[in-house]
Amino acid sequence: MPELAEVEFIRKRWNPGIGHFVTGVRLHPRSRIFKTCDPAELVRLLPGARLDSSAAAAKQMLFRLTAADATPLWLGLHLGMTGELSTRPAGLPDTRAEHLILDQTTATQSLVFADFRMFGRVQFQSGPDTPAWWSCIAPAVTSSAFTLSAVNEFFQRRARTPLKAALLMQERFPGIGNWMADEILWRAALHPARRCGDLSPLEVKKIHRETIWVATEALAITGETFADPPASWLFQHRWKDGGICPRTKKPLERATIGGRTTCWSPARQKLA
DNA sequence: TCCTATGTTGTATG
DNA sequence: ACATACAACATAGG
Repeated sequence: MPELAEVEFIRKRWNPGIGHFVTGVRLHPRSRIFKTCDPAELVRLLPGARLDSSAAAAKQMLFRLTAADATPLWLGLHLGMTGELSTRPAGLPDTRAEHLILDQTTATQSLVFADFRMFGRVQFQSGPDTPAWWSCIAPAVTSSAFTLSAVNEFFQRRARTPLKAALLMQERFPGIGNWMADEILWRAALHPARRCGDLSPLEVKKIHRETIWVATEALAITGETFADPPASWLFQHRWKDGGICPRTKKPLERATIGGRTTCWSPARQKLA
């Protein structure tokens, strides 16, 4: 289920491990999860390392560790569609969907990364330099680098792309996923199939403003407590058959747009 | 049996 | 080279 705010919350599930040392690593090296790293490196370098801190950016998480010989270690996790982090008492056997387990004897606990669909990813790098897979993430939509002109430029270049598909592009809307994209378009009162190049300057401004608003609120609610947003959000209505728009009180519609199931309020979001 | 799923990416086409 | 569209990935649940 992870988009921006869920990732921020799930990242903190490993907080109990911060300051503690890794005593053992268990993983399933043949899993697709490890396609973009070398599982042998994890096994070689993580034991003896101390977990120092973590951070989230877009839909990715970074765990910073220091190896026994003081080498900085960078562990990156992407939750894909069904990834989860948890902690549990150390020494318990792993199950099939658990791909990476860091045992921490000091804290008598294990840090677990599970993902049954295996769309998630593990990245790993050692040394002082920030890994490219972390530094290349686009600046957050809640940062000052997410400017109106950047969105304008992006929409010009993607002139024929439906708005819904554009909002899912991580290079410009990092951390936005399917439900946040629908929420943004609903608040901006723009039909998800509108083409990026056809928007008026005011309409682009609405997208820009609502993107920042939805991300900020979602981080404050879901990112802090894992609670769902309130009933005044489209979020609460978009999956239900026969869902009603909380603003117009008229029926919501669902269709595949930009390759993803999309929900919108026809009374509020018009094509023309 | 068939369809869906809060994600990304490789590949084909224009 | 660049933009666009979509199948493919793997598994569970309705």
